[in-house]
Amino acid sequence: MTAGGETAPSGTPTDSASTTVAEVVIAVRDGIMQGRYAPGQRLPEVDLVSLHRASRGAVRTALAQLENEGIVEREHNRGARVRPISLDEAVEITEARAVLEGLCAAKAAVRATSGDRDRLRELGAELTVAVESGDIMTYSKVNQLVHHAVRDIAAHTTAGTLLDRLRTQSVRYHYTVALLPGRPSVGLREHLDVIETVCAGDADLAEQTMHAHLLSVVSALRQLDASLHQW
Amino acid sequence: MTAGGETAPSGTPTDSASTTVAEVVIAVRDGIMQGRYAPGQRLPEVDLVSLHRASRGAVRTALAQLENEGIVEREHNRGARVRPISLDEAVEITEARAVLEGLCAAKAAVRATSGDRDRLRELGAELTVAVESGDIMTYSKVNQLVHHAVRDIAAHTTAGTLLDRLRTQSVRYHYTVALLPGRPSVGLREHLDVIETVCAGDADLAEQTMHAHLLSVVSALRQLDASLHQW
DNA sequence: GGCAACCAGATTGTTAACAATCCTGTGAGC
DNA sequence: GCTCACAGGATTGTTAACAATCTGGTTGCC
Repeated sequence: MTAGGETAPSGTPTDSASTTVAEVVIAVRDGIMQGRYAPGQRLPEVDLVSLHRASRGAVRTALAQLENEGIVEREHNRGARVRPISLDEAVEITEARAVLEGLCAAKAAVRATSGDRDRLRELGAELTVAVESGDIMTYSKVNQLVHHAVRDIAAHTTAGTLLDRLRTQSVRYHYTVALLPGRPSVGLREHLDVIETVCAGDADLAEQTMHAHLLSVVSALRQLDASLHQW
Repeated sequence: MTAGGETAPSGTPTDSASTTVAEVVIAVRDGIMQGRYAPGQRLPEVDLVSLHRASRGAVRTALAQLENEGIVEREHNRGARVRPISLDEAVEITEARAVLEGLCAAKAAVRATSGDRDRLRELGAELTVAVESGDIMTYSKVNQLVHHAVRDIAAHTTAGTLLDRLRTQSVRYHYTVALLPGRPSVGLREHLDVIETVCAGDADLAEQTMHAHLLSVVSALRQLDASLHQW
């Protein structure tokens, strides 16, 4: 307790009580994914300790875990910082996602129940509405929901774990890609194709469709790269 | 030092000086991969401390990292143990490897230099000799070298990292699969196909060949499963 | 005026002690 | 004879202090 009413530093820290390792991990990971921490930004242990009211040991363990997840990098005696993800690396990540989510789509096509199919078609409808009304925020959100739904239906733990890891590294670029002119309508069609083929129960076709969709994202990333170099 | 000449416990511990976290990680990981630690076996911190002459903190950090790698599991206040990998999980892992190594094969087909091609063909020759002479140990070793060579040529860091992770989890089954009757000759032909298509520079075909090869391993695993259930 | 050595502050890495929790063996009671 | 409760030992989790390293600014010298 002592001096309880310290001015809480910015950034939605934890409430008040003591926090554990997992909570620090989640807080920092979300902070990085939401862009509250910039790439390359230092993450001094002391700051995290006071932010989350956790012990230094807990913070230290959390940083080690985040380093293992690939979103934080540490140098000996020089502390931790948010690992910058280059566009080349984002391309690699998306390529890996392409084949892994392709696998999930194939499994999902075989395993999907009628309830799963309803859910997918519902998401497809939501996505259509979002694109037609130009709501990029919702588009981006439902986009993720579609991918996650396919993953869940596939029930492939191994691929799911790997995809979680990849997603946390590349979210930063998701928003940016969705802002490319014409991207939402392209993405919409591709998602609808994925949903259709998965619902049709055609494993091979579902895999191809999902694969093609994510390779299309790779193209968009490269296009983004070109745009940035022009500036 | 005190009583220096304690009878060194079994299992190739470290030499004598103090060791760091990374060394403990490597030692325990190798121990698990080589089967010196059985699945489900407990890994008390004290034992690891005395085995590797490391501090408890270092051992603790190492265990956290191994847990993150998925080869060790920990329960609160109940310590760490070697995570058992079920056959179903091994199948999942191999399926994930199939698509990721397919990706690498495609990249390798495009990127391979003439030196790379020579190296691959050389490995193909070694593998042929091993199979013809019935040397399963060498077969298994060169087998891994082929896969690793393709990965290196692909130079796909993301896929490489994920594959490292998957390999450490599933090595246990590699030997066993190689022991199935007729498996080496089937594997040999598939590997030669992979090498040929990669050297031919045909990305799509290389991907398909690698994919088919690992799905054949999945079949072998399922066959193994059936054999075990018969007993 | 510019450059190199140096010192102080801050930050990280490591070790050791303390506290909490769990497992095993023993004994009393039914 | 069997089950349940209980204590002792062992193992893990957590916290705090100590030591080593790095960063930035200052001073002295050329």
